[in-house]
Amino acid sequence: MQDTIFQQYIRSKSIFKGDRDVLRPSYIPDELPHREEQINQLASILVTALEGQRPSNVLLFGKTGTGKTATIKYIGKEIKKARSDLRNVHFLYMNCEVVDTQYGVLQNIGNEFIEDFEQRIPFTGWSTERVYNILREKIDEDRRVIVIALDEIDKLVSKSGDDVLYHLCRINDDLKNAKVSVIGISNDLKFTEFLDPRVKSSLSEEKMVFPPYNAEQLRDILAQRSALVFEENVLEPSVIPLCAALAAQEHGDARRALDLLRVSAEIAERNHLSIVNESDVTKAKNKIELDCVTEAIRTLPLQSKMILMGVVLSGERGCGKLTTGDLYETYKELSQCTSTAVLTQRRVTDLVSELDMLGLVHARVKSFGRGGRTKEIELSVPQHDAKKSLEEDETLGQLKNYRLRYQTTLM
DNA sequence: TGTCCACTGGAAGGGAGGGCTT
DNA sequence: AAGCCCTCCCTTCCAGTGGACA
Repeated sequence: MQDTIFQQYIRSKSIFKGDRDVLRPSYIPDELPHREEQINQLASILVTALEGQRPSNVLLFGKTGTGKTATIKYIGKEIKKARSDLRNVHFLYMNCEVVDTQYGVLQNIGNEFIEDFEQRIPFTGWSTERVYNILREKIDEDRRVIVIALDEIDKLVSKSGDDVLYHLCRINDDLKNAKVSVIGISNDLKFTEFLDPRVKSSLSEEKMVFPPYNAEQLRDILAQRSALVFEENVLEPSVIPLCAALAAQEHGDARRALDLLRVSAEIAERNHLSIVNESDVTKAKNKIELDCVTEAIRTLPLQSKMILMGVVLSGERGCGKLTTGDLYETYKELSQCTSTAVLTQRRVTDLVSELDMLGLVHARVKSFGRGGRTKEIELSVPQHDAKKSLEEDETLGQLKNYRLRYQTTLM
């Protein structure tokens, strides 16, 4: 073989024997350990669909990484398998974090049943009513049962209200041939409080809660996947228990456990090691945490970056916490310096709340008596890392070595 | 107990940008 | 071309608020 720059990375003995995507949360294995009960319960509800009847609507609750999405996709796979020799059942999965408008949801469902590309519903332009009518017509063309799984349904409701759920819940009244049932998936137990009572009762005909995995269960999950993907004896015996324990601390998040294991192995591989050990797991943990932060910052819109830069630069000066008023002054200074448009303070408070939700800053409302009531804002990620990511932006790069003129009042 | 500060955060609406229909 | 519709980002307006202080 010729000498290439890749030569040093091509190892004689690999840690991985199979497709490493097996360790990604999106991979659906043939068996889901410790979710048999939930699968059986869902299957018993949905079996009516295979008999041509409408199954009850179901709401699934559980924190991130508790296997809700995996379970529902697993069920979807099983329905597709059963479909070939049973009745006409359609299973649709949609993530409402991606499709988060009522128009988008109806358009996606509708297009699933329109084969002719010319006739497809455009992603904008039509009235919602028209999309709904076309969708209803199309799905009613055949005798069939349609199961629609809406993942992260709380995101849809908080962003666009419950109109689309209202439409979907009462669509069966308008159908002659087809029947529709909805499975809502949420990690927020309280989201039904914001629903119209009719939607709430219709949607929660059945409810299921997915408990977090404990460390022991996470170990089983990791062991199952690693058997598929790793060569024998490449993991030190303590690696899987450590990944499981770390993830169990974070509300039993299987997604986190899998990421930890995959990144640990990749780190070991990159260092030309043939065995993954505990220190690789520790490195993986730090890397994942840092990647989350840099990725979140990199994808922020410019104005949010500018505001975050204001927090970072104020922090650099030694003012750990600052008020909305102070941050706004700093932000205005930075905007003028980079010649970008200045938003109103009202808009800036909203963007600060968004940064807070992303976990990049910590903001809490505090009253200073006669000094007024305001938010106290501080950075909640490492200053150095945040600044480095922000300076990668073309506009904010101009602020390298910039020193603030504005003096904050809160120290 | 009432006042007052510096905001908070809800509501309404403008307008740009995407697209369809007539 | 004009008239719609939808979403997104933003502004304007304003009632409401927690707590120090007189």
